Amino acid sequence: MRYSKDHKSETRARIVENAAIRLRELGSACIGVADLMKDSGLTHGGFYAHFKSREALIEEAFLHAMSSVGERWKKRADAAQAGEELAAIVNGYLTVRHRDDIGGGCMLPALSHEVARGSAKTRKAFVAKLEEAIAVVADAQSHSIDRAAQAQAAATIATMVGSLLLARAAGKGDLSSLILEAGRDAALANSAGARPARKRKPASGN
Amino acid sequence: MRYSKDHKSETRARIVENAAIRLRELGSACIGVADLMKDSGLTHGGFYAHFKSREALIEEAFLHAMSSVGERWKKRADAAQAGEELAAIVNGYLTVRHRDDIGGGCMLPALSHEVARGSAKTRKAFVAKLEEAIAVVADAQSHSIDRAAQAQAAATIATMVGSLLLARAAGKGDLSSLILEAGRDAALANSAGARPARKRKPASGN
DNA sequence: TGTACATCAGTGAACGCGCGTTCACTGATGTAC
DNA sequence: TGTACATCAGTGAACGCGCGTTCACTGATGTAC
Repeated sequence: MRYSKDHKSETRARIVENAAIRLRELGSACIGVADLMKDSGLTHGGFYAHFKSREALIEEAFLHAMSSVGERWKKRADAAQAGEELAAIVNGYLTVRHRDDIGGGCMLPALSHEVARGSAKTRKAFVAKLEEAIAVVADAQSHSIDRAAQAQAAATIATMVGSLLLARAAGKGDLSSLILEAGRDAALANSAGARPARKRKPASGN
Repeated sequence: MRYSKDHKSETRARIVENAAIRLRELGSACIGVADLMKDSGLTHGGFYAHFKSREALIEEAFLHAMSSVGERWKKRADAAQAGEELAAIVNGYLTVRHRDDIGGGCMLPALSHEVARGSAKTRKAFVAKLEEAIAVVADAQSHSIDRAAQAQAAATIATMVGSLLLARAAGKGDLSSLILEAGRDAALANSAGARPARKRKPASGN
């Protein structure tokens, strides 16, 4: 066996990447050391040459799985024609392909629920990534990143994430398609004009 | 020990209810027979007098956890003043209290991701409940349940679900509050007028 | 150039703990007579 | 009314499998001399 200079770090990166995919697909509770190593073309014993424990790997997989939400959107916006930046983001997001690719898709619908009850460290990283994404969408839809633009962007992202999540749970039938289409329309309707935010009092109960 | 006539069925219902709470909070992989029975005031051995297996309980817990999304919203809409039906649903949903009560809260942000990769039976039940909820919101916001009204309602629900999910992951700080507020505004803006749905072509990629 | 040795990524057997499942038993009640 | 017995929800010890973790070993490479 010939080992290149950074063979080990490549192996490690491969394990983390596979773990991130499983994490988005199945959640951290369904990541097993032996399965993961087999996916990566290795045997389970070698795992501890790379990670201190399963817990440590999972924390790292979370950080890896969260990378680049905003970046991906920014690339789409930059490649779009003037005035079509938001449409590029939204129409690239709410697709059948993305719906059917949980492991390789956006972390927001896949990880938010687990992050909500996770460690403070994980949540902090999540918040930073989400703020980045909000800034990208705010810029694309309002050419501004003040608080009102951020709020509007947050709502647009919520619509995108909620639509993708519900479309996935609905399967692959008519309802799923209806949700994707309605989500695209609603997310894009937000950009029509800089609508002033109306204040509303939340009611009690849930 | 005195057993009332339907003591056993009450015990069983209590176990299922506790399982449904844990299911929304932690997911099915984190439901342990011993923990669950302890929560229900029993010892683990008695479990199999009520359920065939852990799997069978989890399936039942899913069905129980999914009940009454639409019903809860319908009650709120019915209790609201004319013209305020949608506001009653949205403002009752996107609250700090609901954000902080995952176990007792709506199943949509909590279970959608797991349903997406779950059994056909579970998904079928989910779809039925989601269609109910869409009909309730469509009626509240458009006084109609035709396809356009359903699409608009689906988008409103997606915004509600996405906002709650992201607000939970964001913790309890400013960002979380911003998301809740922006979600309320956006979900209610949908009802302003019966806006005709615009067709858009989805792009490739995700 | 050749020999001996250090290095090190990866292997796979073994260990032990946790958890789902089983089962003989308990103790309280209702019922037959 | 009293005695013997069937019933049955729940108990807790025990079992066995899966999985995280450890560890002695392998086999290929680079290096010292």
